[in-house]
Amino acid sequence: MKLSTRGRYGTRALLDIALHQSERPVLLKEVARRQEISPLYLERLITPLITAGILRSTRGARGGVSLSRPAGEVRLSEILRLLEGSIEPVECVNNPGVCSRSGACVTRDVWGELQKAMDDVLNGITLGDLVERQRVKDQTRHIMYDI
Amino acid sequence: MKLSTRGRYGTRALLDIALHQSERPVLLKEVARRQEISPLYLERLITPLITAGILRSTRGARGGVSLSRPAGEVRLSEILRLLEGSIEPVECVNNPGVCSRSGACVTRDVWGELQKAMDDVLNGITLGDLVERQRVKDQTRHIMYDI
DNA sequence: ACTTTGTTGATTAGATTAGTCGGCAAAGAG
DNA sequence: CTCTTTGCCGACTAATCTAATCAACAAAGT
Repeated sequence: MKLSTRGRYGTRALLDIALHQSERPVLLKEVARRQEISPLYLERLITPLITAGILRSTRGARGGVSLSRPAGEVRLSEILRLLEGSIEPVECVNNPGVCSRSGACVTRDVWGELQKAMDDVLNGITLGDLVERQRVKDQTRHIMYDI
Repeated sequence: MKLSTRGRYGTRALLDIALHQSERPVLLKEVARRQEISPLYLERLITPLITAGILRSTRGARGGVSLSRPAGEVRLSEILRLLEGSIEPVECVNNPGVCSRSGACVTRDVWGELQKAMDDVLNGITLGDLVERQRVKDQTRHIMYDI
């Protein structure tokens, strides 16, 4: 029941890109450095996000990547689905055909409730929320250091 | 973000044992047959549950396993913790030391919320609840066939 | 004693994860 | 127009985890 590095790194990378948006695209190399992720591995992770249209990329000098939608319109559930494949705890919940017991199985019902609880959390948080939280957090920590 | 067969088979096996409780212990071989789990693999899965004291085992002829506590006192969260190791989506939530960013990281906060939502579901359901649900479900399905 | 049933440690095939590497493709800079 | 920058893509790999299997042993009834 663990998230892989794909989900963790990818989410952090997207947040980093959202935080550093400006007129110019953000360099993947810089994201990788700031987030301490291997640059080569980061390219890997970013690819499905570009294909899905969450990010837009520009090649060549002064290139990089940028969000193609407002951060407030990108849900965490969507990000994780792209990075991890799916967030279901078991396959039979969304695909009853994989197990002949599905109809009579109460453990399946429970995994369904578990998935719903997870979906509710992840649908309710957008990349924009993360950006805002990060700004608040950085400010609070800054004040703490001042005192 | 998937449960492994350990969590899935193990939960089903425990439910099966709870449903078939009587004066005599339940045979693992029978559990394995009913749940279509390899008998050899099932022994594997059952071991930590015995060590943790959820199940009691009796060896020899007429032996088997039985619940050592009332089913209503066994929470799903406990079962999964024993079978899967833990249900945390990332390690840093419960163990901030593994990452130097923990203090400043808002994605970590989100994974914490995700974990809480999962814990709430799994703490709120006991093996006794599963037994009851299964009985209701079987009855409903039986009536449906009658009509 | 004999049989049944659970216990344990070793072993294994296959899948998944977390990367790395090399070369290609586009696009701005000079 | 060609050079450099930056992303794109397919192949490859080491390490780890999963899902079993097997053989030998350990109790406990019959």
